[in-house]
Amino acid sequence: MAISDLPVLMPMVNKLKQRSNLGPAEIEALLHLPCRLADMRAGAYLVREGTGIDGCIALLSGFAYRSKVAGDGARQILSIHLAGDLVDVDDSLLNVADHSVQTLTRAEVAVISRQAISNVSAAFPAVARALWRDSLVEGSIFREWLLNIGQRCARQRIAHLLCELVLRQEAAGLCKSPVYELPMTQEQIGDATGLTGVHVNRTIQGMRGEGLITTSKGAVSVVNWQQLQAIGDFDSTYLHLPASIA
Amino acid sequence: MAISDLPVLMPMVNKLKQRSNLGPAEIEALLHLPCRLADMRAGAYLVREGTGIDGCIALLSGFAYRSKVAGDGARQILSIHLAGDLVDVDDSLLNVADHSVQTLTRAEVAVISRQAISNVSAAFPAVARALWRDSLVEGSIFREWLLNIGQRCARQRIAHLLCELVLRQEAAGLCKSPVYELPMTQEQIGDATGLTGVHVNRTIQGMRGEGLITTSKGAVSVVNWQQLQAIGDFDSTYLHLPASIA
DNA sequence: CGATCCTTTGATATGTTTCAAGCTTAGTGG
DNA sequence: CCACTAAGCTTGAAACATATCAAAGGATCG
Repeated sequence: MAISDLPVLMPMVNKLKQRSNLGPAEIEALLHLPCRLADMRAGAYLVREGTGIDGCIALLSGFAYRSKVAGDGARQILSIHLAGDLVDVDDSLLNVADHSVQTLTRAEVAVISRQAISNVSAAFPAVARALWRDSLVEGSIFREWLLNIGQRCARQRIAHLLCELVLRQEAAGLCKSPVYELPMTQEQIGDATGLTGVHVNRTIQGMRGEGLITTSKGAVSVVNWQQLQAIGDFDSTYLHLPASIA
Repeated sequence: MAISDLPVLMPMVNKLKQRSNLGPAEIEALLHLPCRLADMRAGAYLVREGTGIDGCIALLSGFAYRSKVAGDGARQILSIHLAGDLVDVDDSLLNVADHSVQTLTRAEVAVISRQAISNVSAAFPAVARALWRDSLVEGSIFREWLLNIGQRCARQRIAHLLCELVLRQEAAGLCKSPVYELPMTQEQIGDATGLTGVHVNRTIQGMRGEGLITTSKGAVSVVNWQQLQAIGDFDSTYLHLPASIA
């Protein structure tokens, strides 16, 4: 952990640039945000539900997820995050996190204080707008997940999740055409889709059998993208990606 | 519909005051926001998915809900709104709504342009913060719904929804102790919880049978609040209500 | 007073969970 | 380098919660 002013926050800036116009001055300011860097092992907690919070977490490499647990211990994964994502644990309301954030893989993160974010936002309205948009997109994704989990069957839910992860990796420029990272156990895919690990297993086997996808340790490859989208009832609009990708 | 400067936006201001400090100047500014008033019949669309949007909608009286529909026509209700709520249909990103907003009852609404909101926010940072908080709470509610729908059984889901609606009405000062408005059909409760109307019916019958609640046209009365909370695995933290209520 | 919307009911079908065990694979220490 | 271990994947059988379909009963409102 150290204060750094190397362009270490580049992945974050690149992501923000996708959806908002940022001039050189704004980019400079973002890259120079004071932050605490950390290298986390897979499965580490970045934020633990019920615990105090530092501020924002920028994922610089690797994958992470947010989750919340029910009274009986059941866990719901709320969102998946990849390099460049700003995981805003913004309970500036309460100073206690209402959900956890954990890594899925080894990951480099930067912790940025809420104060520092405030400062750049005040100095550069375009930055404030970009962060605002980012949080709006998050909301849009939560809504689509609600639809996914509430109204679609297992096959559709899983296909939809895969489509989202594929497209977001594509947008972030993190992959080689048909092969994408999928650093989740089947149990975790179940937690993200409101299904059992066992049922995820059977469902994925079905999808493999039909020649839709292929899987290997920590990765999927998409054999039939059109059909995967159709099965997942997937319409990328909710991700608000640049037109070139969506 | 008319431009009005009566304190017609009071319900909205009251709600914002609950979670943020607003001085007299800020309150004045909010109350004088230019807006277009409308009186809507039950079931009317305030915003239709895929359609252009005006800006923010302040619900002044009555109930409304957001929803999104899947490819096969299944509908997911994403959130319920009551008097005072600011329903931000903020796809300022795309200029097309990614979900619909409809009234559940006859309702008075004020449509406020995004521009006007921007202006007060710029002039009064405390207003900007209050709106920001409001949207954070919305996000928190979406996450809790995800947990509810993804991980809890029918009984729990319905109990949880009832608890939320009760507590939010309580916070808004809209009810007489054990009786609360519930202007939703069982089908709509199903759409909000990812269940079938039929199953909602059977489940609610069970809850009535156990002396948990009582229902009548458009209303619930909570006979055993403690137990309803316990069954719904309900912890009000996610609503971020003032301590006096939660 | 009929029409419409909502609730209720019953019988049956289905998708998903649960439990329990065996199998693979990757990682670890001897 | 091999055996050992732990984690994750796969399998089967049975139980369960919820969905589906279809029809009847109540309420509410022109």
